[in-house]
Amino acid sequence: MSQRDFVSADEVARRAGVSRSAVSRAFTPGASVSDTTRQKVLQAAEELGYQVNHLARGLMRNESGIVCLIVSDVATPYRSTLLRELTLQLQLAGKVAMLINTDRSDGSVNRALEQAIRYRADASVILSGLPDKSITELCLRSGQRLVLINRDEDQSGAFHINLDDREAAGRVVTAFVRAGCSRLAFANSEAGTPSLMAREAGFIAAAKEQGLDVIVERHGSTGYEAGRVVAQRLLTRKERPDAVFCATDLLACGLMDAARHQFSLSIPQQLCIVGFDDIEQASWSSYRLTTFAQPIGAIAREAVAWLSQGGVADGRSLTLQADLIWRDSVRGG
Amino acid sequence: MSQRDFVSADEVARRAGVSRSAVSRAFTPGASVSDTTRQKVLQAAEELGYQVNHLARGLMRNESGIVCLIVSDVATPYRSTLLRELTLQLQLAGKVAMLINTDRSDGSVNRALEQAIRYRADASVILSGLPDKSITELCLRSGQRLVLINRDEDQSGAFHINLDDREAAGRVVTAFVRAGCSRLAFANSEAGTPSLMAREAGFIAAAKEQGLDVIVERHGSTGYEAGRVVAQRLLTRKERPDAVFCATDLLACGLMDAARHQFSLSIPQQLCIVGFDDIEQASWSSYRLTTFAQPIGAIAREAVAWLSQGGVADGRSLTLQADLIWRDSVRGG
DNA sequence: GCAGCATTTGCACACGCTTGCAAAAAGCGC
DNA sequence: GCGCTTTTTGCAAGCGTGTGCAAATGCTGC
Repeated sequence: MSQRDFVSADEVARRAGVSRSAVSRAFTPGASVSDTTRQKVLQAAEELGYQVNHLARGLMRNESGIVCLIVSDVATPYRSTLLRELTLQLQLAGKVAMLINTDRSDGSVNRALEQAIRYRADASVILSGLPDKSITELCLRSGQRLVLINRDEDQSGAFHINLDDREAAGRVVTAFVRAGCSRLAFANSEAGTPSLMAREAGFIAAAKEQGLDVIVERHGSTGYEAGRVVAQRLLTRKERPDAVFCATDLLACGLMDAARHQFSLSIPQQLCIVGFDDIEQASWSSYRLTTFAQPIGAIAREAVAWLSQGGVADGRSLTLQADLIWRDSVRGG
Repeated sequence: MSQRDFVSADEVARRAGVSRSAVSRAFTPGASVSDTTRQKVLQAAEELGYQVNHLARGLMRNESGIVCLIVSDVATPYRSTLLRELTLQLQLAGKVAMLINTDRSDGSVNRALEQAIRYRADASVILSGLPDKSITELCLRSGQRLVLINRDEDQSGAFHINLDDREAAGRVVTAFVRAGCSRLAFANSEAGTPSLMAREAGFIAAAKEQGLDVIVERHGSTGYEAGRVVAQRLLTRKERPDAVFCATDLLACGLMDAARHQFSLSIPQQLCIVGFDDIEQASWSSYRLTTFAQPIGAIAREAVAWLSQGGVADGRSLTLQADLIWRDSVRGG
C-alpha cells in the first residue's frame, strides 16, 4: 500500500488553537460548542481539507451510516431504477449505500450479509435472493436492520415490502375478458421468486373464477430472451392463446417482438399482452405496453424511512398496490 | 439507535482459550499462527457468529477495502451494466463498492469525493461528471487512488480509461459512404461530455475528409426522448438526412422509433442509423441496431487491476477500441 | 465586587482491531 | 539432557474518533 496520509482532528485542533474534543464537537450537530470556536474549527478544517474519519466515528458511535444493498441483475431496467431511488433516498437521509452484487452462485446472499456485518452496516436491504434464516437472525441479533423487497418469506423482525401481486393479476384477467379474449396464457421465468409465483397463481385463480383455463410457460431467467423462447412455445400451439400476461416487462418485450416479427401477429388485434414493472422500454413507441407500474419511489421512501428511524424498529409488513398503466397492447383500454 | 451488540474478538479469544492477538492473526492471511490455534479460533468464531470489524481493521491498517463508485444516471442501460461489471470485479479483488449517486445538482461530484475521503476509501472511480481539481488533488494527496472512465480531462496522478471515439466516428463515415449515403447527420444531447463531443468532432472531421457536411442536432439529456426530439428536427428538414450517427444507443432508439412510427421511414432502406454503447436493447429485434460495443468487461478489469495493485500507482492513460457490431440499421453490412 | 448559575472546554478513557517486540515454546542435532 | 535456531504467543501501544465528567469560563443581578 502506498503511504496514506489523511489529515486528522489533531492537526485541525492545533491549527485552530483548541483542543481535539472541540474539533470533534464542531462536527457533531447539537454538541456543546460556542459559535466562535466552531467557526475557528470549521475554517481550519477547510484550510487543511479535513474530513471526519467515518471509520473511527462509526467505531465509537457504533453506527456506521452504511446501508448494504444486496442485489443481483443490477443491469436490469427495473433493478437499476430501484437502485437509483434507494441510493438517492439513503443519501437524503444521511446514509451511504454499499452495493453488493450477488450475481455469482447462490450462497452469495449469505456472504453478502456477512460482508454487511463486517462493515457494521446499520441496515441491509435485500432485493434479490433469500438469505438463510441463521444468518438473518445473526443480523437482527446484532441490531442490524433488515428490509426485504418483494421476497415475502416471513423473517420476523425484518421489514417486508411487497406488492399486491394477486390483486394485480386479478385485474389482468378482467381486462383480458373485457377485451374479448378467452385463451389465456401466462409467461414466466424459471426463477421461482415469490412475487413471480404470486402473479402466476393469482392469474390462474382469477381466471378459474371466470371459468377460464391458463396455459403456463416458464423458461430461463427473467429476461428478453426468455420472452422470445416462451413466445415460440405459446404461439406454435394448435390453440394459439389470444392473451398473455407476462411476469415482467422484459419477458413481455421479448414475447411481443417474437409475436410481431416472427409470427406476424398484430398487437393488440390478434394478441393482447400485459407486462409487469413498467420499465422505461415499456413506454417506447415500439412497445406501448400495458403494464403495472411498481411504486418504486414509495418503496424506496418507505424502506429508508423505516431503517433510519431511531429507537427500536420492530419488524412489520407493508403491501403496496401496483398501478395499471394502460397503453396499446390490450384492446379497449 | 437501538442497542447494537456485535460479538468481538475478545469473546472469541475467551471461548477459544487464546489471546486476542491470536484471534486477530487467525483472520489475517499470512500471519504467524500455528495451525492448531487458528483452527480453535475459527471454530469459536463460527460458533459465535463472529465477523471481523472492518471499520476497526480499516482504521488500523489504513486501508478500508472500500472503493467508491461515483455515478449519475444509474438506471441507464449502459451505466448499470458498467456498474455490474465493476462491482463484480471489485468483489473478486476483495474490495467492496460504495455507490454514490450524483443525480442531484452538480457540485455533487465534489461532495461524493468528500464522502469517499470520510470513509477512507482506497480509491474512487468516477463514471459521471467532473470533479474540481482542488478536490481531486486532495484525494491524491491523501493517497487515495482515482480512476476516471470516459472523462478525458487530464488529472495527473489518476488513471484515465477512454475509448477511441474519434477512430470509431471515422469508421461510421466509411460505413455510411459505402452504403451510398450522402446527407449525414449527427444526433447528440446537450450534455457536452468529453466523449460525446469527441464522437461529434470525429464524425464531422472524417466526413469533411470525404467532402461531406454534417448536420448536427443536440437536445436535452442523453436518452430516448431526446432521440425523438432530434428526429423531429432532422426528419422535417427539406433536405432530409439519409444517415444519422447517434452519440448513444438510447438516442438511436428514440430516433429510430420516431423515424419508423411517425415518419414511416424504413430502416435501413431510407435511413441508416448507427449508435454507440451496444446496450441490450440495441440487439432487440425491434431495433437490430448497428452500433459500437464498449469493452465494458475490459474497462472494469483494467480499473480494478490498477486500483488494487500494491505499491505506488502512478497516473496513466489507457485508450481502448470500441468494436463495431454490424446489425441491420445500415445498408450493406 | 461577589455569589449563583449556565455554558464551554479539556482531560482521559473507550471503541475493536493490528502489529512490533520480547518472552515462551517448540524443534533439532548432538 | 543441552545449546541453538525457528516458530508461536501474549503484552501493550496505537489507529482517529466520541463523550462523561469535572474544571474553567462567561453571564446575570445585586
